[in-house]
Amino acid sequence: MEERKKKRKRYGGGSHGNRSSLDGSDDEQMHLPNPMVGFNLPGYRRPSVMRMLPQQAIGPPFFYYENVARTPRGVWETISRFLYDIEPEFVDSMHLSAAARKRGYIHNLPIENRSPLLPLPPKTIFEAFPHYKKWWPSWDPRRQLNCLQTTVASAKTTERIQCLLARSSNPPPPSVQKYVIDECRKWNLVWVGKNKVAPLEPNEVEYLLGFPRDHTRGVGKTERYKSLGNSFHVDTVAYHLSVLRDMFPNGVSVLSLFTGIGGGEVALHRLGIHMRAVVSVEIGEANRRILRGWWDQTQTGTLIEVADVKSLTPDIIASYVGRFGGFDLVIGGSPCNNLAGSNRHHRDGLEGEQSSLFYHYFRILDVVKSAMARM
DNA sequence: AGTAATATGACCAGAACT
DNA sequence: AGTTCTGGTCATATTACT
Repeated sequence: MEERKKKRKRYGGGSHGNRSSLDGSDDEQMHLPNPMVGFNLPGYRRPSVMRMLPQQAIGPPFFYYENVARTPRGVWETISRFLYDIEPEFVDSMHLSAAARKRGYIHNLPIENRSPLLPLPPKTIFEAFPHYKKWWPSWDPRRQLNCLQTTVASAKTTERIQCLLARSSNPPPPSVQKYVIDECRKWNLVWVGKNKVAPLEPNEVEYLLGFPRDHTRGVGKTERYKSLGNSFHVDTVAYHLSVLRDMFPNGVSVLSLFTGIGGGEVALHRLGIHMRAVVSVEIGEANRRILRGWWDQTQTGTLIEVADVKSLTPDIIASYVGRFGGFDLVIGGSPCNNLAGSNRHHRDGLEGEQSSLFYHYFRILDVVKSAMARM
């Protein structure tokens, strides 16, 4: 893998954001588009440029890779280099949802004739949760939520806010307003009573992310927040995957890596795309249970659950390829733990303990590719 | 013992200044 | 062109609690 030749490629052109480094190595900062709408989004059609995929990037299989947009420098360049030099598509789901979610996607799907899930999801807090209007103070200007993360504010935090507001004037002085709103932005708090803010409930997070109600029910609350925070935004992913519907009228077979709670599977289901078979790899036991529960309620195809990507040897992959006649889609988002900004401890980059599992995504995809080339 | 709540900055990129 | 300021982030280690 290390021998893969380094290519210098700057997407988006321009010298914006350049920073010369002291050691003489080149700046490799990926340009993030503004607005962050990828190649296109419903209601945000950019002048759609034809994209030419490198020859070796073209399927079968189709593949779809996801990770956080804001990584330490050079990470997306490396990911792109491994994934056949495809330009990442950066999308902030705030353009399709009431909550922000800045993510990069690398895939070899067509980008023409996409269609969104209908009805389009609410794009403001009040459209999503009308009852919060009642206690929303006029000095809180938020109309959308920030990124839904894996943990929520402690009761102490909301209590501090409540006490502070209780002994302030109405409206509170600017310094108090600023403190409260900063905390609300930081923790995604909503107004649920007089002077009272609270984190979103797990079922509200499910709704904002496009999952069916109670999708994650049955595991601990903390666990639900964690699994949901690590998940796809279903409507965004479904928009990208929608082009598969007409291409596979008889359904698809899917290799799903780092499945989590099954955001990709839910997206395909909501698109009306039948899944003949899904081989799912997910390390979390609770997540596997959640996916199995949903599958048994909604699906008729075959689900095979595997715990660890490391256990997928070339032989095993080849046997699945043979058994299911190849995979139509390889989908997954590899761990962001060591890339995400909120990690205070081990933001070690792509070589970090969990995030380096990306290389298994590439490895497995490449094995599937070559096995299918021999079919 | 296992589970849940709580406390805990750093880094990066843009905006808004000088 | 450089500086300061501001906002925002698929989290982890420790402590408290069953």
